[in-house]
Amino acid sequence: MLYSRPCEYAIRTMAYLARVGPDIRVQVQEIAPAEGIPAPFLAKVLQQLAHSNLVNSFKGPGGGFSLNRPAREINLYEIFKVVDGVEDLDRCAVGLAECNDFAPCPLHDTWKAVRVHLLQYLKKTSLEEMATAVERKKELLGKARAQSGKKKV
Amino acid sequence: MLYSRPCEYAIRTMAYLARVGPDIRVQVQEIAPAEGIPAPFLAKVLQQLAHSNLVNSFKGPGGGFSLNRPAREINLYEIFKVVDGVEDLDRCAVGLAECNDFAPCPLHDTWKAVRVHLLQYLKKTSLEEMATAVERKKELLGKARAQSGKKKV
DNA sequence: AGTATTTAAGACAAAAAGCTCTTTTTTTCC
DNA sequence: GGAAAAAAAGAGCTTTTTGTCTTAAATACT
Repeated sequence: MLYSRPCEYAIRTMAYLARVGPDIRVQVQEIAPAEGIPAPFLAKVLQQLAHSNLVNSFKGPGGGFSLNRPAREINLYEIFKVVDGVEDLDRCAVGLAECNDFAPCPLHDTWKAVRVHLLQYLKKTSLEEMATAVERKKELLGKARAQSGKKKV
Repeated sequence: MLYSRPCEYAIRTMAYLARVGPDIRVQVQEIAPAEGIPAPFLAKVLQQLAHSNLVNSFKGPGGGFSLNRPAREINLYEIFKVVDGVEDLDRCAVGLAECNDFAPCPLHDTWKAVRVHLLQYLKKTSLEEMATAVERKKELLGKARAQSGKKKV
């Protein structure tokens, strides 16, 4: 996989927050079952996102989490960077310790192109896009299920 | 990371075999220290490669491993497929269970482009290229070290 | 045939990733 | 001020990945 489980959870959770709208507080207990993520683990992930100021957290009754900025202004790269860090992506494809832009291995450029492609994808995809993407997808799945239901009857 | 440790080891080891030349038998005890890979673990990886007919293995005195086909005809994708499998790459970027080409999420295509890019890179890069790449790189590093040595004196 | 050398196989161990549980702190509401 | 609700914090468990060790099998050489 390209990113870790906590990172996937983070992206999905923030897309969830984006869907419910700005400044709406959502609790772990709501997100976890909705997204099929273990609640205590999600709590940890959200803690991390709160520390990095990607989300706001509120304690006490009526508390929960909300996006810190408009979904349009948050891109996936930010989340990725916070949760997974970016070091792994910079490793040489051939496993040569001292491979960098100054002393590149001849494959460096090709490999780099792949990496850059991935990073560009993460950078240019906003949470807002992600949210609408998920929503449209869910509609599609709903229709598909309805169809197959009809067939059976 | 994009591929697992055993997979990285496999690629490096097969590049090593490519460098020593076809039909030359090399032992685990030579490759492991040269590449900085734990010998018993490398033995396992080589076993797997032998099972998949990517390398030949020979027991007994003078035994060892060699490439099964010319380095020019082996691409990195084959190794990747054998060691890591290809399923993980097919997971939806948004983590939606039922996302595929038939019922894609709207991000599917973008994400797919990244994946395709990676796979193309792996497919079009032959072991031979990899081997010469590593060789040139080592020369470069050697020169760099010589330079810094001079400076110190 | 016997011995040394090398891979094969499988059980075992350590480290990392993923996940859970318990206690504390903050906040709201009565 | 007290009780309830929520996140924060940190210890601890489980599974997966990575790595080790031991014994067996095959081969080559004398």
